[in-house]
Amino acid sequence: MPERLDRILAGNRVEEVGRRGKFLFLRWRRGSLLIHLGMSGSLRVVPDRAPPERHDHLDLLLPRRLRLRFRDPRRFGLVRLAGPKPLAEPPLADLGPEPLAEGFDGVVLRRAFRGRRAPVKVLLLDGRVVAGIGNIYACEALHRAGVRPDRPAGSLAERRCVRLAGAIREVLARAIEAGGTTLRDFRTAGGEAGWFRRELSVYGREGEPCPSCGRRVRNDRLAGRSTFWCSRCQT
DNA sequence: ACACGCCCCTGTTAGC
DNA sequence: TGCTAACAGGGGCGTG
Repeated sequence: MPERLDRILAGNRVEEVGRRGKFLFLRWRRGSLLIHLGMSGSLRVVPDRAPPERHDHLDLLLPRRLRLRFRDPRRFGLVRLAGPKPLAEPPLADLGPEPLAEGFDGVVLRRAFRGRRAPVKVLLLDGRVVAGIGNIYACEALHRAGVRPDRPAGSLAERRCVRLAGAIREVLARAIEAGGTTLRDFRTAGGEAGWFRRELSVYGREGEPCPSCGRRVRNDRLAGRSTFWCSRCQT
């Protein structure tokens, strides 16, 4: 084990397990590990005897003959050493507000959007504006709020920002209750599929009728990402 | 500061 | 049936 890693981890207790946006972190007294699962990563606790399989990249040795195993087929994920205050340094320090934290509301969103001409969806996906919103929930929140994904962010009046902030919080909270959205790989911590996919209004439903108005759901490419939306409900 | 496009990589699936 | 191309949930970085 590299010396710095050894000095931080070996024999020492994990003081904190945390999350900021989509980054996870494990914190020891002298440093921490940032972990991001990217699009296809997973962390599982496995017995020592379980042999590593294809795409298993890292084991953290735990007490009781267990291991925390990081797997990431697509390698869009990340494990990186950081200091003892991971929240205080990039990339975590650069993240915008947590959408489910107290104080996240339309006023905060309006302030972040002010003067910006980029499409509102692009800003929702930008962690520096709001932390942790991915493509699925950006699409869903915009639909729920009745906002066109390509509308210049700065053109949204405050009341629409209020509605959008509320939609973001509702969609995320509901998705968490349902155990997340399993399209293919994603599993809950318990290894089960997440059931929010059944509740998606537009994401992955190109050509199907909008659940609000019946018009066919569109899928346009915006900033290189699939963008599902209803051209009647979302203005 | 901001907007935009491209890149990383592998696996699955749609289409021919 | 088998091959190829397109696409996928994310984020960082370079350019203008």
